[in-house]
Amino acid sequence: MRTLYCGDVRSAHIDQTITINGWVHRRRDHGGVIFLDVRDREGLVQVVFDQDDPEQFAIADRVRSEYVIEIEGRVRARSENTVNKEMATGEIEIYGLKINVVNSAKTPPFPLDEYSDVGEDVRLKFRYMDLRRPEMQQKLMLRSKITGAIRRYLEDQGFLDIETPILTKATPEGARDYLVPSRTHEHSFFALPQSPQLFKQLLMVSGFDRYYQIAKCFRDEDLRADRQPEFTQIDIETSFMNEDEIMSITEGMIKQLFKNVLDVDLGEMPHMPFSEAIEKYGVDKPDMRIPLEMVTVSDLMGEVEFKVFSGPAKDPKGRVAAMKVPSGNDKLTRKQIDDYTKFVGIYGAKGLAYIKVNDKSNLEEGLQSPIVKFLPVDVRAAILERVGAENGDLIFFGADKAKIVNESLGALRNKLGEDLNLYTCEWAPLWVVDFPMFEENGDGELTALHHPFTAPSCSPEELKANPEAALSRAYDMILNGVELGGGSIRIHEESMQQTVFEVLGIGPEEQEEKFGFLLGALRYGAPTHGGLAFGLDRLVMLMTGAQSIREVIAFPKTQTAACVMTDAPGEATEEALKDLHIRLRQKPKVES
RNA sequence: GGACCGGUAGUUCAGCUGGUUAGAAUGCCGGCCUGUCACGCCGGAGGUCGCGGGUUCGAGUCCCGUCCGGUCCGCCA
Repeated sequence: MRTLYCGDVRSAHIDQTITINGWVHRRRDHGGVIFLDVRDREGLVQVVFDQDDPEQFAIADRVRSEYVIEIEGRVRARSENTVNKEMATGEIEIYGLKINVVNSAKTPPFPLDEYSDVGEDVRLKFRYMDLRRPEMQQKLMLRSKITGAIRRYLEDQGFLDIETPILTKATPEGARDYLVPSRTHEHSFFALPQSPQLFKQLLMVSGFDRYYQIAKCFRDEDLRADRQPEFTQIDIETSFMNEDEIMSITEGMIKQLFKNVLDVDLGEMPHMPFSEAIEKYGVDKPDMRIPLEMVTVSDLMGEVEFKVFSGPAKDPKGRVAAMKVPSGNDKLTRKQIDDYTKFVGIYGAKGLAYIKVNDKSNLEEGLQSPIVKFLPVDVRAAILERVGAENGDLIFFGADKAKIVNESLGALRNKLGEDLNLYTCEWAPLWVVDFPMFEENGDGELTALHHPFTAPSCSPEELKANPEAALSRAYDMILNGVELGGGSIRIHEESMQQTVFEVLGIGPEEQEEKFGFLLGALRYGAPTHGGLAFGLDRLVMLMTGAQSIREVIAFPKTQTAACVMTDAPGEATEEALKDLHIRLRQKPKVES
């Protein structure tokens, strides 16, 4: 007699005698009968004890919620007396013959039913109980299925899983590092990897031309619903492949994954240049489920007597853009528009102008708007034509520095999509390509848009001459407005790498100190190479429909990067600090 | 670093412009019920209103500070 999971019981034969192990989800008594809903990760099954065997009944009578039990019983058809079949725990039940209490349990700190709403702080404090809930079991099981499918795909394609160090060197590029003090090297620190980026490039130099790793990465930055300080990447690197080949092989991976795990056909993934994404959607990760587009109207506004519009229109770094919400006239109340005005304020927009198109044939009276009086009739006509307005539409305007217009209207676009449920499909993947190499950080300095190892699509000479105009050989896979993964063809020649460092203001000495090992490796015959990394947590979040990355991580951190269950991070003892040659600048306040 | 929301029974929440002994549901404990399944009925226990200070005759409620949880901006691929 083998032990069955609760889920397996559904496929058992009537009258079969079986043993199941699990937790008592709920106990119900009715006179001389005890009903136990027994749960394990495969499901829930109801076990019945009556007084035929007083000894076993007495044991069953001791059982409470969340006790761990082992039950031997006979499978039989569920009684006809079931009142509410929708809610019932299955079509068959186990007639309990023998029960063994494996362990007792305290009453759970919160209900484990899937329909109970429990605060996240309590769930995280008792995460081991939270994870017992069927919903969480499902999510982590799906996560395992996903990593399994990805591993199989990549192994089939000849990729090798190679581990890279967790204790490594700080590369002060990008995010803040998590530092680990070295005991054996006084005054020195390891850094936890922000990604295995440099190691995987070195593996290409070594000749492992198809590498992958499901790798933990660490970044000491503030958290968000989709950002944790430690997270997992599906890290991929190949040699001798160009960007199309890499996109093709990884696109195949994601498509097959969705097909196998969710039975979803993602279809062809269109390619969109970065510049088009910014122009039309304001962001480099457009949610293509939403049928709203931004349209530039700067050229129409240069001469209007409304400084809010004419100023940005004439500013080379400014932009005036319009975004039409079809039938928005009825869908949006005055209060909602006010709320959206507040919303775009978060992104630095000073206001949110709009025009309600009541009657487009009447440009004098048919447009309802606080700003329309500033716009000459021919400008009104040109705007309506450019956005293709129909009666009943509502047009939003953004006018400011291009960055602010793009970010605020881009965010508004996503919010409108959600609030008005404008989605035209369930899944909308795409590749964003042709990124700029660099962006200005505000202080007039250039920083790498991806990272400084990304290859430009021009020569070193052209790069040096006009770095702002240079495009990179980078690509991002976007799904439903979420950046699922990003990668690039890397620089494989030392001279090009040095040129990029130069443009970034990293001098020869600093180059040697921080990236000497990389430059050294490039001197020994680096193949052309490139790759990509997917955010596994975000992928699982999308595939499970979770609202936060924490829902698909077994033991996540809170927004202050702490763990309420283990109470990490904690203080270190004096001895430990002494070993590490560390003296605290200020003693933590002692609470009594 | 900043903006906003929340913190009241184990849990989810209500508690109005400050007013007597802080409520409900659920869970828990006890009793009843021979087929329940969000069972039902009767009874009971359960509270430092996050913490500290202030205003007031009086604070869960108002003010200041602080801690914790969350969403977002900055930051971060």
